[in-house]
Amino acid sequence: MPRNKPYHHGSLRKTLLDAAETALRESPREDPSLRQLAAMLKVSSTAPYGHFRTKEELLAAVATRGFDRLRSALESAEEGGEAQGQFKRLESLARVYLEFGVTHPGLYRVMFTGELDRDSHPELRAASASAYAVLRGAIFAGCDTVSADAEGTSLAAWAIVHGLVSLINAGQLFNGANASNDLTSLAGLAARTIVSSPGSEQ
Amino acid sequence: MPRNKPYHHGSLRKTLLDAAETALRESPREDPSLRQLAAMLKVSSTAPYGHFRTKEELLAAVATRGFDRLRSALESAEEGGEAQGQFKRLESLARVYLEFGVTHPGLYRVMFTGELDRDSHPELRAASASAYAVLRGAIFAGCDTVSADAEGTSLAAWAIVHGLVSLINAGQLFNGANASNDLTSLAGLAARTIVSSPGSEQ
DNA sequence: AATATATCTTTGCACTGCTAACTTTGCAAT
DNA sequence: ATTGCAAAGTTAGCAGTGCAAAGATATATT
Repeated sequence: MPRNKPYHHGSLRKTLLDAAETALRESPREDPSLRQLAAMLKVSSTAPYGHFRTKEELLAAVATRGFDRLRSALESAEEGGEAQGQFKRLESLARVYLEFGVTHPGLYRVMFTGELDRDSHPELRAASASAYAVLRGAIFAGCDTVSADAEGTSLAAWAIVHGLVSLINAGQLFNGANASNDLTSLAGLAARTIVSSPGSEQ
Repeated sequence: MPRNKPYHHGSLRKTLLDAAETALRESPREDPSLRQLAAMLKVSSTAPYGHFRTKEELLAAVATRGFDRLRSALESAEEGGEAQGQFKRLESLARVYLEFGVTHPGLYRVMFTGELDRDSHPELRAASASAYAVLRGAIFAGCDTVSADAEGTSLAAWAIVHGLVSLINAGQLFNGANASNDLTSLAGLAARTIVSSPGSEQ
């Protein structure tokens, strides 16, 4: 019987974040209610307020964890493909990004929806910057000379993969069912568009 | 004293949509409450339910109007620039798109946030398709031969401008204040990226 | 003039985020 | 060991929300 549990319930903070994520997984288009989360964990309605001053703060923590996971997913994609050509490299990065966004639509929405003010949550801004840094690093590494356009190309790359995820999750592209089928071709499209852009190699 | 007002209040439906938009303009990151809107218009709390069965339906109507306005903005940009080169044409389209999204962050969020189910609101889907059609038309018109990649390029174009707007409004790019300064250069970036892509002219 | 219909109001319920005051639990210093 | 203390969780309650009745009222139709 593990006695990691420091006080009454055990590490409630982490458990709340987990519960919020599963709730987002079940109904991706609505934010979970604190009372529902508390009820799931058999805890009083206001227990969460011992760990988060406001609901927005909890959602910010959820989003931060999301960015951390996205970053590590992108990093592990980079490990495999650094030696390959720039196109394949960007393609696998794009593929990982798209897959993350499409398989976690609720989490991704909280991460990017703009309901959360970046200025009020600096750790959220830092986490998203770290995730972006992986993508940016791949673009810059692919440039022979450090082109002045590399910064712009990195931004374009982020915009295109994020835009694709956002359009898919909003239901604008395919009705959402057969998404993973076309995911590979979309990753190819993104990589092609970026590689051929002025700031990239060649 | 104009007697356009058909019944008690006058065309409440349209007035509600207007009020919702202004509310979104004042606090872009939160959805307006029906009760607040009703109070603004000096009308009982449940009066909106005579015109919208649910709050989501009202928001869907707001989003639909938003897409209509975006479409007409893109169309008027097309009128001016059809005779120009493909780059300038795409640049002005991108510029208009970015400007729309950045100057109406709340409305844009409702249009794309994914809280609204496209399948439940076909008129919303139709309006967004019409807006996209303008962008798509410009890409296809720029292709000498009807390239098989033109479809992909159109999608990439949408993704990149939408992605840029979304990133800006989420506070990921610049802190939001000096956005309009760099808007022109971002439009140039988007147009450059698309024009040089495989599916486009040249 | 009478009826019908769309529009709006009143009332009320279940739910939410959040605050304040209280109780319980575990730890640490005396 | 006892006491003091701070962290963690509870209870009670307020203001605000979306929404479902059911009743009232003004316009349109016959």
